[in-house]
Amino acid sequence: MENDKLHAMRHTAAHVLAAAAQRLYPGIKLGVGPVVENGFFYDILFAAPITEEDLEKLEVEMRKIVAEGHDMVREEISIDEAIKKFEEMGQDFKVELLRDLKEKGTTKVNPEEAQDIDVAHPDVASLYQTGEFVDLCRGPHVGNVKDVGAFKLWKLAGAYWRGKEENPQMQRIYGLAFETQQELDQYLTMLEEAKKRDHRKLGKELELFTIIDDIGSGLPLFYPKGAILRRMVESFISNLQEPRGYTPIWIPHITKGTLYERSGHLQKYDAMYPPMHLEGEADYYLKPMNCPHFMMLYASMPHSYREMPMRWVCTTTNYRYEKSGELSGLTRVRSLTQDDCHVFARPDQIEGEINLMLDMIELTYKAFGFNDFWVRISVSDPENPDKYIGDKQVWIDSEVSLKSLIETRGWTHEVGVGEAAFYGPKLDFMFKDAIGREWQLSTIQLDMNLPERFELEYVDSDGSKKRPVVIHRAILGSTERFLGILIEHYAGAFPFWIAPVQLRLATVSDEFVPFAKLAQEKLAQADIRVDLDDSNEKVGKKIRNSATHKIPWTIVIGQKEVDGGDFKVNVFGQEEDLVIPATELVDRAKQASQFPQ
RNA sequence: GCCACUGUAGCUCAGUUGGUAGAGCAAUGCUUUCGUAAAGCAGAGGUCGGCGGUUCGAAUCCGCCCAGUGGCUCCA
Repeated sequence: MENDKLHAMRHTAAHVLAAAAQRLYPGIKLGVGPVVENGFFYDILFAAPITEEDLEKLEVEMRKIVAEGHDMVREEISIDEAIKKFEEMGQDFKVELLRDLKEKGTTKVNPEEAQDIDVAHPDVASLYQTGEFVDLCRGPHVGNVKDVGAFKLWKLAGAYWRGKEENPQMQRIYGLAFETQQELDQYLTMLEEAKKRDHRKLGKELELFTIIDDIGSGLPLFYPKGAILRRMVESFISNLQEPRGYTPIWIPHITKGTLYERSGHLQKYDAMYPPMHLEGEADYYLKPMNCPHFMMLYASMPHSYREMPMRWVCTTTNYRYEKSGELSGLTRVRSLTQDDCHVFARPDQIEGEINLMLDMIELTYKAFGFNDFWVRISVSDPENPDKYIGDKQVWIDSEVSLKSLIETRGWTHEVGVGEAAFYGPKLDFMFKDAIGREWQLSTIQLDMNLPERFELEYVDSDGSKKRPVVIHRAILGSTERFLGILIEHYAGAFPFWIAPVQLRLATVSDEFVPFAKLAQEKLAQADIRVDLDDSNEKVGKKIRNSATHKIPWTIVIGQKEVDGGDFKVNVFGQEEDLVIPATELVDRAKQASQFPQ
């Protein structure tokens, strides 16, 4: 199997890295060194932190070890012997792993650690020897280090031991590894290409958004073109949901702390900005989420079973104090606008409501051409039933229907057992950005907690008071993050219907400006987003500029057009011109502007 | 927040071992009025991220801070 071979090569490369590190920096403490996508890493605690320059030295040493051509020798010893051996070597982290395996069994070991120890045989430890270097490792490896393949050390990062912030931070050395140098080079080229699509770069180049120091990290501001993009995606959502019985509401952005005492967020939620304190007044908080506001609005009036389901929506901005190192362009911000929706429903309506939401999500992804995503289905842990609140039958029914609804649509999905929140199961829709990081956009979550805390009720047909179920939902997730992903998806070359500038008119010379202005006016009156390049430049330059800005349609205006000839539309990314009779231009542009349905 | 790196004009980048800044593009003005991916000329534009220190002298060396990048952690 090809994949197994590559896996073994990468695993061996990690092993060689550790061997090289130990030669150059004796006394280091090794953590884990697993295979990951495109390569491997090794977590190492150095006496003094190494820097990127040291990576080169390490790589040289690695190549030396490869050239020495050691066999990868496997040895199996008892776990107690292994503990003793690694204690003698001063490899405290390895000892900890072995002890954990011995004492606590298999469940405490995460997948990365499991690459070092064989959880299927917890009484035996396997070791691999490369020359003078011995490492704890489950294997498999290639037979001889010479067959390690093409590798390159490329990133140095910090990583907490066993992923826990309170543990010491080690240095994680990432390496790329492929079977051949050619594949490695291809991958590096691909990375370079991907960087050109980065929304942070395109956001600046295409004048979409910016982040200003004096305003603050994670607080993006949008230029006119970016603001149009925001409006386009947000109005796409309102056009989708309002005809389907979703009703807009509106909520303020600040609130007294009593709201979050009641919701429980004040005690638990740690990304809340500190409150505004005014002498003689209650403290006010910026809202980091909308659910409590929705709940209070619902609770402020009596409701009947006849109203159910009530589908309330509000596109509104939240403020979260995300740690500085977690911020990133538009994909992780401190001011995030959610296309938030809360559906108040009877338990028997849950499946129908979720299905309706999935319909809208499907239409949205089709419209924007998103087909590369996966769905995470987070369900409860059957071994810990007491962790969860709410009606057991509602849990069981909704988890079954979530799974079958996603399977029916044929979407790639993973079921995360035990990943549900304590208040309900959920669906998250995951996307990758240009450099391969995963981000969540759409989400659907059942909530059996807030209705309880806010004592939500409706009057049932028999006159008794019942508690509704709440379904949270966002399709875009956040406008900012959605735009980040959207910009990268199209590499800034937006389709006609969302493009900030849809059509550019470029005059051949000054004498055609009056005619071009008339055409511009007509198009603008038909709601086409059109601009005019009447600058003192040659046509070639104007076409080039238009292409640089990735404007979908560019039309040169000269004598032929004034004389009533057809318009030749230079379409971005297309070799051939689109020829449109003068009388049809406005209609054709209007057609192209239609929201896809 | 933590680890490593980066920060020179609006953008992309030069700037040798410390001797107080330079190019291209963009923008502005003038010339040119031109038919599908870069016309010519001119002037302008910088507290070299900020503050402090070392030095006769700092973009360059040191410290602290700010911001960004890649990870880690976090994202009830």
